[in-house]
Amino acid sequence: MKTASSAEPRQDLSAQIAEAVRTAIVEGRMIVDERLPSEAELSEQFGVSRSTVREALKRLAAQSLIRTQRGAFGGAFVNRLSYTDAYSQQITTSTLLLSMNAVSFETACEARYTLERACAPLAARRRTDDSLATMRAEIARQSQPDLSDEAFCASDVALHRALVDAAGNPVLSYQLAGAVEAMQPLMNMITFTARSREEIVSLHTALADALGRKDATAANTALHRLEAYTLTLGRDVMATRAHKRK
Amino acid sequence: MKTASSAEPRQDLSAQIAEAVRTAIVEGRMIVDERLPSEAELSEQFGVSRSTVREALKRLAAQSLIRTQRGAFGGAFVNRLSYTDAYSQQITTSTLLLSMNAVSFETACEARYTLERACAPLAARRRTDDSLATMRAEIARQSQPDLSDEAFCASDVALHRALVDAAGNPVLSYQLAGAVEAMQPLMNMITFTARSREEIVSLHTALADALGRKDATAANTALHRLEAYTLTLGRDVMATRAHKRK
DNA sequence: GCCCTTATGAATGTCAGACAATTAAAGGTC
DNA sequence: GACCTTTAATTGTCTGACATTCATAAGGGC
Repeated sequence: MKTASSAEPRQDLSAQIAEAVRTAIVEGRMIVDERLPSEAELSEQFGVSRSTVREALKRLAAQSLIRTQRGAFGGAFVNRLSYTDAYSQQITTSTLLLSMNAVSFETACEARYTLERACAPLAARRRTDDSLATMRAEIARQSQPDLSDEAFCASDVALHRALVDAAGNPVLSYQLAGAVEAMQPLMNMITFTARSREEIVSLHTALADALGRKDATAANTALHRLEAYTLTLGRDVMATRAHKRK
Repeated sequence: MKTASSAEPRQDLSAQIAEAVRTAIVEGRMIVDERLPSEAELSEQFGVSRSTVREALKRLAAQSLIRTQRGAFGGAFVNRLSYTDAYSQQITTSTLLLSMNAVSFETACEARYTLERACAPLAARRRTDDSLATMRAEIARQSQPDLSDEAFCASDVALHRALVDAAGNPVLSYQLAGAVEAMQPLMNMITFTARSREEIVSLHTALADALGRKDATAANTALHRLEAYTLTLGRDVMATRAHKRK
């Protein structure tokens, strides 16, 4: 039973086989936790060697579409894509997209804050005392003068994640994971250069206060000001660099 | 030179090797278009067989991190992650996440429209005549009574993509690709059941008109009403199903 | 000297067969 | 019944071979 796609034998056999199985999974013809045929059976079905089948399965495993188990009654199983897996894939992809495509700081910054502001109304309405406490804890950490730059950045990311999560919509959290996390490298560039923690902390405080009062408008304003401030810092850094190069 | 990670030899060798190379790429130790050592060289460096190296490389290829070229002076090269590749990965992941995790219609719908509303202010400010024309063309198509359900859904997706793209921020477009496209299966469920094209077309028209006037508030309102309407339809479908099961 | 054709070699793609490692289940022992 | 042993199925890894592709170099005709 060859998969003779009439038109395009451009792809490797392993890519074609992976594609066939992927389609079966995405279209729901194979359900979660269903076992795939063994490598030997697949190689017979597709009329290829076991190595080729294995390469195809590794491709699928890399996308968390399947998991494998050794031993008797082991094999490859359709994997339930967890939020955790989806998050990390999202973050890797976003990070690479930004670092490899000469995306301007303005564009990335705008995308990030636009998405975060989208969460503000929901977060203001639904924020729990717990999520608010998380945010305030991060702000307290950021206020410590002896905090390393790395730790400050990590805390910054944690705070923004807490804001997103406060919206109480896991799908939204997943979609924004990339936007928030992938900005960290760019944020580092700024925080390490311009000393500006007080201003950032004060804007973070304004944001937390707004959520505390369940005031969506104020939260929106705080995020707008944070974006404007970040943008200013970014431009300063760029200007300094351009100057140095000269 | 074995990669003896002291603690966790739980992973396959091919997964470990893929991880090592992935880290090198993500951390920027390997730059775009740089050539990896040949499979033979890698197998010597890592002290494994060529098959194992190949499986590792296929994993990376599945994530679009590398591309391979046959022939003399061929090999594996660090791939520039294009927006197109990132889009399709995003869509696959989002679709699977939704279909495999029993996400409620309400949650998915809320996430989608929250994200789209985030684009509204930018789209209202920056929309070109071109992007507006695209939207109106899709609306015209949706008004044809003899349009198949499949084509109507596809047109719906195209219109929403046009809205997102009108914001003129490619990073934002990428982030929203999953939200818009992954909803199609769920939207199908509704459109195929409830006959409601007139209402949808009228809301789409209101949206396009608002963008035409560069009126962000009106666009926001239109999206809110579209969300509310979609939600009503979804609930009806659910209720009907529950009734049938009984 | 210039262009076309033909080797050449390096690399990936594919195959076949073997063995190691793992694991659940069946069977045996007490 | 509890514990140990065997067994069989399956993935993981290795080895060696051959097929295929393709840029470059070499050669030949003019």
